[in-house]
Amino acid sequence: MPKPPTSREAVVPVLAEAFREHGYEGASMAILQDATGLGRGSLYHFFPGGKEEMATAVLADIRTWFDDHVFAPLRTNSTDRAQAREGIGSMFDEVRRYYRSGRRVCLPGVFAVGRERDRFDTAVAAYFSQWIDALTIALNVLGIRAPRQHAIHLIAAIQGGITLARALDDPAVFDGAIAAARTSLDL
Amino acid sequence: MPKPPTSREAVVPVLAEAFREHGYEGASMAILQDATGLGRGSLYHFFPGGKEEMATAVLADIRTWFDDHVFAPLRTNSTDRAQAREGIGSMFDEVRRYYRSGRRVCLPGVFAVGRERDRFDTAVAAYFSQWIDALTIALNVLGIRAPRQHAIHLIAAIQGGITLARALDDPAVFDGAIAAARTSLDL
DNA sequence: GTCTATAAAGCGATAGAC
DNA sequence: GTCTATCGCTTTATAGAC
Repeated sequence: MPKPPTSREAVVPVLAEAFREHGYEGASMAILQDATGLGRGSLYHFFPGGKEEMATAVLADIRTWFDDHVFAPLRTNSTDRAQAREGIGSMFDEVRRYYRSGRRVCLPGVFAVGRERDRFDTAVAAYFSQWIDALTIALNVLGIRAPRQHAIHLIAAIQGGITLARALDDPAVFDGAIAAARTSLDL
Repeated sequence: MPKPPTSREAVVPVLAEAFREHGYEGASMAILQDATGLGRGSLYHFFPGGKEEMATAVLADIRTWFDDHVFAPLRTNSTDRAQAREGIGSMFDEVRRYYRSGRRVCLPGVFAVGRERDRFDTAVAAYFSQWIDALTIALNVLGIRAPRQHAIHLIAAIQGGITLARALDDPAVFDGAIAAARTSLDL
């Protein structure tokens, strides 16, 4: 029983993990209460809009993290090939750690294939759009043909890698997908 | 108000579509009742085990369909390259139609990234295992190196293509993923 | 700011009439 | 085989004490 977090921003990552583990509908208030160590009253104090406001805050938090750790390093100077290579290599590293080799799901990805997409469509689309745009920049610097199409392909391989790794209960499937993507870019 | 289906086997595809649209938890008995046009009593008559038995029947039905239309054509004679090429080409065609360019989700895929995986793990794993095994056979006939790894990559690209097409609300993303996979195999 | 108690609605599942 | 009525439980959200 480590810590009852006392600020809204400290609660958000805990909520994020609960949503990843149980899904949006599956994460009941009782579960979120247990996960955060906060009572119902406290949760509604921080998030008057209830679960929907919590999920919105979680999606924003996720996007901020990816912006800092994944997207920003990809938006390289248009002449610096070494920087582009490093940005993409760093992306593979960060993504493998973040998704824990497929043991952890991508919340925007899960929302995209569920009913949650209707409610959180802009946040879900923005997450993947920013990722695609940033990766397209780096691939373009490397001189890859059809860089946007290639970026979509790489991100799809990552998302599908999560699905298959979980379906087969084999993290090596995710790691293999990352390794193959690296190899295809000579990284 | 077309038809209230009267046999268990006629109900299963309707249930499948309801589960795809609403998810396992989201598909309430009321929704399944409306979708099938059957009353609660009838549904429980056909599926005494309730929702869990319905989902099990749906997963079995999906697997049968893929076995007939996708997996079987991939399990080709070890010397017939033309047959292997046709099996893979047919897979891309059938998959694009079945998933409706990403407008329709893959239920085993959705279950794999959600809590449903715990309950339906064997059915989910079997679906993807059979797909991988069958595609590996065809790729091996074509002389592709590391055919199993390649099969996993292709299936992951399809699953990720669904996720991205839905996230961006753009079926062209899915079609592009299929086209790229075709091109990479000279099909 | 945090808690408990509770309201109001929806859930899956069952019973029993027909 | 199909229906309606209903049970018992869980859900989200709110109210009000502290």
